[in-house]
Amino acid sequence: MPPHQARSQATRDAIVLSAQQNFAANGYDAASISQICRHAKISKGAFYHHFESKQVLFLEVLGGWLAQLDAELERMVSQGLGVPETIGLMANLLGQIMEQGQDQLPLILTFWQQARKEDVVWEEAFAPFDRYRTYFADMIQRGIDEGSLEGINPELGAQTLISLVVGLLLQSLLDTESEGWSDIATSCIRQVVGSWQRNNGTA
Amino acid sequence: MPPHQARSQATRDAIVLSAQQNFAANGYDAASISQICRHAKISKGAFYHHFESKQVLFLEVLGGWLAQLDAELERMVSQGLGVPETIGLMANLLGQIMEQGQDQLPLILTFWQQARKEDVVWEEAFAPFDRYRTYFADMIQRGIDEGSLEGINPELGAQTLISLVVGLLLQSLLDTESEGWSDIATSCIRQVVGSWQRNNGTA
DNA sequence: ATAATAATACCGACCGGTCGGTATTATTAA
DNA sequence: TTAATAATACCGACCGGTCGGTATTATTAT
Repeated sequence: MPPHQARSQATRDAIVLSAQQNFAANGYDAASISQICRHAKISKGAFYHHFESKQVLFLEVLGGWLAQLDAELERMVSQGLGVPETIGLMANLLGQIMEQGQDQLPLILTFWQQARKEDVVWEEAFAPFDRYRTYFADMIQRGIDEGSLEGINPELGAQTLISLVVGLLLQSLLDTESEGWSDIATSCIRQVVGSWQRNNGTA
Repeated sequence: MPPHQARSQATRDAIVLSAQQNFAANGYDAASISQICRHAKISKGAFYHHFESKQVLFLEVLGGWLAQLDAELERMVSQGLGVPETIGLMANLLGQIMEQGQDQLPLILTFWQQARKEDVVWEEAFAPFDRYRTYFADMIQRGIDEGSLEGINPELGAQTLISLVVGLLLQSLLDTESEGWSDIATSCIRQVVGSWQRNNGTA
């Protein structure tokens, strides 16, 4: 990579980083390009040299976040554990996201709100749900095949899991003070998945 | 504010109605007072005669929505049915809200986003969660006492239920096209509650 | 009943300020 | 030198909110 591109890349990264924080903190509308530039210590001209519009910047920030999430999920499924254990790992990941995510998390709220207004955003916002739905449905089906799960319709289970995660996420990012959400989330998920397991342990 | 004038009340109502739609469609920031006034066919002066600020208007719109929800929930619990059946009724209510709520529903997204910025909104936004948590926990405890539920910690179950509802709501309002969310929601909730029931029917 | 008065409801031009975006100029790297 | 990159100055549009003034309605005095 030629060095003159390295400098440009650094500026770009600074913009994206600043934008992440600003979008997360203020939402799409209230986030201002001027503020983002000021915080990134670059000028407005530099910004519009790298990004053609506010919306394009938003999409880039968003895409980065989703890609990172996908990568982490894939890393877990590739460990070759049993299905309930894999879901347990993912519940832990959710907990981590909740704990460290006061900066990143609110972004998804902005994301969802913006998805209702802009078609381009909507497609990026909706695709993950569809993908994760079949993703978890397949996983549950695999659990049934391998004998660790029973008595649950895969599609229904996947939908339940996703809804649960979304609901927990939203509450945690709304409850800016309490920090117990990590444990709450894992408990809820474990309980639901537990009711699908063969040895359905009733206390 | 003396309600001596019926005309005044009509204007007020028109403002609130217009505001509901505008806030739901555009979010808090992008919703504009001028637009709300135009759609309500009144002047900006008239608006500021009735409401002292944009935020106060928002809180009023919001309060109305929450009050309505509370009323409907209370109506169901007062029918004296068993706990699983009552929760089933509430699942149906959720379905109704999803179906008719393309206008009203997005308001709660705006609500939640705004709650992260304004303390006054936050208090109104967070209170319902706390209230419903104890509300459903008590209900589940009642179910255990009356023998229709077992093997579930009331607090955990309440948290699960609420998270599920929130997650389902959010997905349905994101998925502006599909209309199957009503059935999906009731299925998910029934399945989860079913796993708490005594005759835990495994297919 | 009705004229005079007071109170309320409403209007729309206008304010300072901020926005996203652009055109122009300056700086840097090759 | 020259092309890429960054900084500055600026544009028009729109924002929430204010304000002086005007209809409209209610109250009072006669």
